[in-house]
Amino acid sequence: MPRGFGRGRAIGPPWWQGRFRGAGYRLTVPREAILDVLSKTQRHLSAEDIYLAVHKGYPAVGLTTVYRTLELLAQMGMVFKFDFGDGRARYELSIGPKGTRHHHHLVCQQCGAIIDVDESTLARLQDVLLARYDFRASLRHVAIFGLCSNCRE
Amino acid sequence: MPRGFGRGRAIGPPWWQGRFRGAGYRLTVPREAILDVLSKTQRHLSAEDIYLAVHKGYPAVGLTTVYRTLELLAQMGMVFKFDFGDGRARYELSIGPKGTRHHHHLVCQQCGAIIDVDESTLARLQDVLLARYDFRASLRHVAIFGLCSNCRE
DNA sequence: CTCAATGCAAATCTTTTGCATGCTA
DNA sequence: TAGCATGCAAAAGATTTGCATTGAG
Repeated sequence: MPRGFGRGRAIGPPWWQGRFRGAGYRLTVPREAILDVLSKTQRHLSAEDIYLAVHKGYPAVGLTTVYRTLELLAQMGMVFKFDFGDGRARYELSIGPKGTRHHHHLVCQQCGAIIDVDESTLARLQDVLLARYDFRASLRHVAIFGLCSNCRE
Repeated sequence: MPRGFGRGRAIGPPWWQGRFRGAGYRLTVPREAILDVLSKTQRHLSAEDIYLAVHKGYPAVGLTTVYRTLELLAQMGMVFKFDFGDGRARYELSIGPKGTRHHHHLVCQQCGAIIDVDESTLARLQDVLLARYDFRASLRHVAIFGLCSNCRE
């Protein structure tokens, strides 16, 4: 099981333990393994990606549990679930010891590259949508499709 | 089969016949029925929605043909395929006798309402993404999630 | 000790594909 | 008539569910 996170904390419970105990959920081996995988990547993993990664260390963990855990984590607000239009959902840790991450993505329709977009880039859009359409955009699940610079050559 | 479109043209071939003949595709009963359904709604229909609507007038048309026709129409640029994150694709006619339509949508995560967004609202965003990320956003398949005014009360 | 959590298998749901037949051009 | 288009059935792929068992608190 993962212990510590970042440079200055070699020993101690992972940062997510409190979130589980506080909410009344049980901290189990599969759940810790899944959180461990998510916390160690910058990529946008599918349920099967996570299953395969977890499976290496814990072959007993099944795909069903991965799906159920991801649903729980999404409900707890600890992961974001994205749909990049390729028929499978992608998951990304939304919070960590260092705070919240970026939440917008540019998806290249040619090569499938995914570019993370800074929060501030879409901040103005949010205001426009609220003023013009009375719609409060969450802007946490924005995926914009197009062509990246490589594929435009 | 549908004949005419709009006020001033009671008789004459539907506006899409030329697009089919010109491209070398055959104009069949199922294809006309599907286009007829799409041209008569303002809603965002799923493949099954279209299948059910077509099925009323032409019970022999199968769901497979609906999917294949929609794929062809999307490839021809006559329909846009949207993913609103509910596990099924939605389709909308992209062109008509009156020209192109809007292509952006606000999806309410509470009630599922879909609000059409004017093209110009996102035009500026396109420039920003190109300048800052060297990414050419198509902005034809943008779905932004959030809460509509009703569900915020 | 209790009941939430798990694993397995089977079910679901949407979309795709194989193949023989039908129908447009 | 030729070959694209179709319908049916089955396949495929992602996700969910039923149920008996396990293990965290």
